Amino acid sequence: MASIRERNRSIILKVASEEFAEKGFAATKIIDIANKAKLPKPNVYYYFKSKENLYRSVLESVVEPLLEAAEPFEHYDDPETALRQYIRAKITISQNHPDASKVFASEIMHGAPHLPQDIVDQLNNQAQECIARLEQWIERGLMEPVNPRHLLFTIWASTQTYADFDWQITSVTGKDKLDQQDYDDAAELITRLVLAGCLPRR
Amino acid sequence: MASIRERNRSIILKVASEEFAEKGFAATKIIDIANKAKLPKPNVYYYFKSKENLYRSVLESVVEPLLEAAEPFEHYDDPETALRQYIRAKITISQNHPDASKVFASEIMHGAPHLPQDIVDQLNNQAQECIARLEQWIERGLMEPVNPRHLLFTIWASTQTYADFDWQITSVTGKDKLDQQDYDDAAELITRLVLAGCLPRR
DNA sequence: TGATTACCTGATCTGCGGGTCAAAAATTGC
DNA sequence: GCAATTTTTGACCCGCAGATCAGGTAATCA
Repeated sequence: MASIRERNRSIILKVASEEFAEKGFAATKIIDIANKAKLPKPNVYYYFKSKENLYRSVLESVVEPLLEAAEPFEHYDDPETALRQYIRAKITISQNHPDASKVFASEIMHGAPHLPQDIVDQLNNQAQECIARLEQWIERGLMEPVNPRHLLFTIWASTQTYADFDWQITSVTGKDKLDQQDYDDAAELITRLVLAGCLPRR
Repeated sequence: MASIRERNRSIILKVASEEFAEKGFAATKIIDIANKAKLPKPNVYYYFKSKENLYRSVLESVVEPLLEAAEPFEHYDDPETALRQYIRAKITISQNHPDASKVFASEIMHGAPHLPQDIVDQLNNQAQECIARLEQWIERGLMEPVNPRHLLFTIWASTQTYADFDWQITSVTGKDKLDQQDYDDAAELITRLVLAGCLPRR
């Protein structure tokens, strides 16, 4: 079996991301995380030196999938394919990592006070590359001349909303939980709007 | 001059919404609100019985503009005009009430634990009316058959993002603060995508 | 001008939650 | 099977922030 250390760390991380997602950093109590992980409180401090530290670890666990999602922009030299796949990837993150997504969103919303600078830089660089790519496609006439920054903001917002504001979503749809079909529908609508607004009229 | 009571309450409310927006409910300290309002801490408790109470008052102050924004759906029996104006109105809220918007977003993100039920009902009813209206337009062939719920989610998300995630926006654009042009550009892009994706092809 | 009410304020209480510690128990490596 | 290391644990400490209070001062009105 995996080492005790590894095992416990990952249990704590999982539980912590649920708690931080639900309550936010300040409102989350270490004792609740400990209880939910079926460990005594000092164990949490044994594996993660402080609340701050644990929180940062949770934050860091989101970054990888987030960076991966932008790969379509590098892999495809074609706006339709790239945008389709990008939107799909972002929706999938909301579906598969809702807690991480929420923690990240909450962090950004309050000015990213705990987000390490190198992560900030990585994300910013990636955004700039996406923007450059979009500008290039526009210049080559593969896309209509839309503002690439605002296009990105819209895609980010409309895909993340399915994780971050799930309460609102389920409240309006009347469902307890979204199913695969809902995520597919969401991806389809967002893709439709983006492509209709961005691709050159045939 | 307005009564002392009125004046102080409104100062506290303003400062409180700034603080709650910046830090979130749990991380906000009454003493900070008091200092920023240049009042001793007990005064805050004199006008608002508790932190909870003050926070709810802030929340309630957001609801009115939010409900107003949906008026275009009642006033215009034409999807293009209604959607144009709705998107414009939502962007204007992000521009003019960023703090209120953030507080509200944060509340929703964490499952609306402090939001009074009657407000929840009001907002839900309104959403259902918008959806009904969209469905009706689709039936009458004024709009393409898009999923009205997901359309709303996308509009909400992409307009609110300019208030809720302003840190990210300014970080990517490199600006300290968005100007009128930026909000206009945002409204234009979102409108473009929505209309291109929803209106029947001519 | 005196009484009543509204408002202000320094000092204080209290509980809660982050963080620690020392010692026990379990695991590991030789 | 024994020493070294890792992990577990209950008890404890401490500071902070929400909340209160009692006594003061200022406004209001007769």
